[in-house]
Amino acid sequence: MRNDRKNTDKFNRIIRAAVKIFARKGFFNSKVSEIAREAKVADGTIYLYFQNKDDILISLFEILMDSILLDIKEKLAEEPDPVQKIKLFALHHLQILRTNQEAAEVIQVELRQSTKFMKEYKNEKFLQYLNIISDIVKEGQKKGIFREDIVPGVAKRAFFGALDEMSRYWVLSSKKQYDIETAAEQISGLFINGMSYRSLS
Amino acid sequence: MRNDRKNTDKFNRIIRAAVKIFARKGFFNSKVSEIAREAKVADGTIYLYFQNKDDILISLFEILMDSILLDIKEKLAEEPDPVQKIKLFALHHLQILRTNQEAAEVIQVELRQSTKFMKEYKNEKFLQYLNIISDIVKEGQKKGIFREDIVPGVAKRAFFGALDEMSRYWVLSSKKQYDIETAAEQISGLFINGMSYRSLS
Amino acid sequence: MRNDRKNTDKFNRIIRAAVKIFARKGFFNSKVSEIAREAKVADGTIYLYFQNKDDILISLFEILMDSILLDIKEKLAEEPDPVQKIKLFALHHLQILRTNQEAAEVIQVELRQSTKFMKEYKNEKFLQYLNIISDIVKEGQKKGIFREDIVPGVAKRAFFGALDEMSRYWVLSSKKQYDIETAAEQISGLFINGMSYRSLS
Amino acid sequence: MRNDRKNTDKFNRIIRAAVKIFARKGFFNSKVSEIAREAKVADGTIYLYFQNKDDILISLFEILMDSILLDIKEKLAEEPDPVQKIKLFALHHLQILRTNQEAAEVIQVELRQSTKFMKEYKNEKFLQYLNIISDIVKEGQKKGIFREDIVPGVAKRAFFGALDEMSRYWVLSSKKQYDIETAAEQISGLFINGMSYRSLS
DNA sequence: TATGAATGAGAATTCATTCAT
DNA sequence: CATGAATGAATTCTCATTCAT
Repeated sequence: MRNDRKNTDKFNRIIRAAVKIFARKGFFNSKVSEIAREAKVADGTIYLYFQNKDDILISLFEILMDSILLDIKEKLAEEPDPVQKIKLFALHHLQILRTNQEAAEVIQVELRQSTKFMKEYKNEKFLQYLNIISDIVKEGQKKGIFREDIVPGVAKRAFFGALDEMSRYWVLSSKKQYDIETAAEQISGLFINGMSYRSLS
Repeated sequence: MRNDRKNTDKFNRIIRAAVKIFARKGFFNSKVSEIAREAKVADGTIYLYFQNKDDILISLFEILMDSILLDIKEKLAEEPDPVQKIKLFALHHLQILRTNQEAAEVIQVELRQSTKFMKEYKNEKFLQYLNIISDIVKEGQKKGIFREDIVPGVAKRAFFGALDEMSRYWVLSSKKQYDIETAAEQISGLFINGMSYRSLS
Repeated sequence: MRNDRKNTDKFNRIIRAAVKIFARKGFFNSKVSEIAREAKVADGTIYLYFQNKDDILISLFEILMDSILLDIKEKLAEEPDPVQKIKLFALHHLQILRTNQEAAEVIQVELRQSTKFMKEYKNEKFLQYLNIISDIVKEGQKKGIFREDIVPGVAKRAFFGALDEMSRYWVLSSKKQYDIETAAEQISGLFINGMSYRSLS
Repeated sequence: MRNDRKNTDKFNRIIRAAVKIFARKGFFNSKVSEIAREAKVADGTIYLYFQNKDDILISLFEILMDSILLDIKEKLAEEPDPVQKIKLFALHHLQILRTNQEAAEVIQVELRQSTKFMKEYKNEKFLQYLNIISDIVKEGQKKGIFREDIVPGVAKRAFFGALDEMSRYWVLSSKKQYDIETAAEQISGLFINGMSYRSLS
């Protein structure tokens, strides 16, 4: 269905343009014609590749998430220790900001924008991302590293939320007081410590 | 200028109506005339109390935050123990959802929706809220309960983010798997443990 | 519902403008903004009085038909003779062209334009108009003037169709070869003769 | 230029597709790409055979009318009696509905749709069709069967209009109360009687 | 102050037509 | 001849905001 697109180049140009425009002005304040101009295609061309403006945002999100998911899974595959995995996850999550600011901004700010997207759109990709965390937690519990009373379903959201709020801080603030590595260490440290049987002091 | 408002009643009705409508449909999908209808005032009346649609959202946010700030500060004042304070904060933050669903939704989902608000609007009230957390952390460090290597500026965002993500989960999902008390305990437990010198096991 | 329109003046101006524009360019080739300009109102004002472009055409048709129905019924009420009634009907039908060219054109040409209108829109007013004819036919039959084997339901359409086609001729052709009175006499003569037991020779 | 069309097959497929689509959705609501799809040709191919969308409608009309004209002339050629000719014409006109519903619908509803077509496009074929009727009338008058005071130019339109309105009834209404033969008899009876010196009783 | 009818700029989307392949 | 991806002008309708009453 989406594979038989003749011109992947134009599709990609539109996606890239949309990421840029959405990141800069927000979804509602972005005009389809701006995206078209940025992508150097005609307005109508957008509608050959996307059903409507909403569909651009959703497609874009899924593509970005796919890439992020692939990446993080690959990185984690090489690491057997749940504690190290938590550290890796935190670092990787925050590093996306550095490598792909605009994409991070769109995911960060825009996908939350509307009840429409979050309530109606079954966010499968995001759940997959969250479940990577809960899988690590469960693995750590099985190995006797993380406490049994930790509820993985709560921990995954808490950990993601902590990282995500940090991302927001970077995206929104002009002067960053902490570097990404410090923040990643702090947050993963907090959670590892918080979930472990004994303080790592 | 905002203090000499003759008719506080109408102002409040508009605010309450806006909270309801924004929570239900999101900021961009809400119409000024809908808010007017819900508030039982004429469309034009809204512009006697607010500069424009954006101003409604900002005013509403400030009023809600004022009330939340006042409330949480009062609650925490009676509690000397930083550990208990963290627990109290978490519980109180999540309980807002129960007592004032709509307000929570608006703050949760809508204020983040637009780069416009978060980038251009210097969010003083939100910072005050965050700083309550860092103050507790610092207090705990001074009392030798929380580890010195914890960076309060990171911890405050991590803690808020964790709670906030949990809120989002409640706002957006229909079936809630964990009750508020459990979530509050889990999250405050994680952070207290994570910030303490020794595990509370 | 439609009676509580505050400003009947604007409503009428829009209707009059629409009649003019639709008659001149046809429904599909008429732009809402042209109607607005002609009515000297803003584009948006149209949508305070009509749901959409289709609604303008339908409203306009119903208003015109109401006026035509009222008029013809009044005229026929004074006349007891079915034969004279047929003559009156024909003359009156064609005279509308002279007194209200544009209205006649819209009814003539535009209302037939689209399957949409004719198939989906239950054309009650038009049926009332047609039934005036069949009522005359039935009355004539009861009085022994018109032949019993005439099917009123067919005759009404035949008579209307004959008049209508003549109208079309006037609306569309630039040079009119017959005057309205002649055409009315010819057509009513044909039908009266055709429906009578003996030729009026 | 139109005679040297290499591929008559494609031309015909497009015409047939257009008849189908126009009949179903009306001219303005039909998309060129729909016609192309129905005809199993590429969108661009249509423009190798037709100048534009309007040209499809006009060509289609002329082709249908040519066929109808040929047919009716052939049928009438064998019949010397003007009275029988009128009967034949009525029957044949209405029978087209049965043999070629869609074509009839397009001619019926669509050709009237736009002032553009009816005013600007000199409708030669249609006039030929009408003149078949007036020729019969004149012939009848010469033979002393039809009254001298009948104006053939009015009678032709009246007769056509009567038949045409009956067609519209069939095309638009779902439940048909009269069969085609009855209607043809009624209408031709009306006119023959109406035009004759003495009632046929 | 309060009203709500009126405004008109603005935006998403459509679709006839073209033209490089 | 045939294709169908690309174009971009054109159009309906929305809705924040104003202002005469």
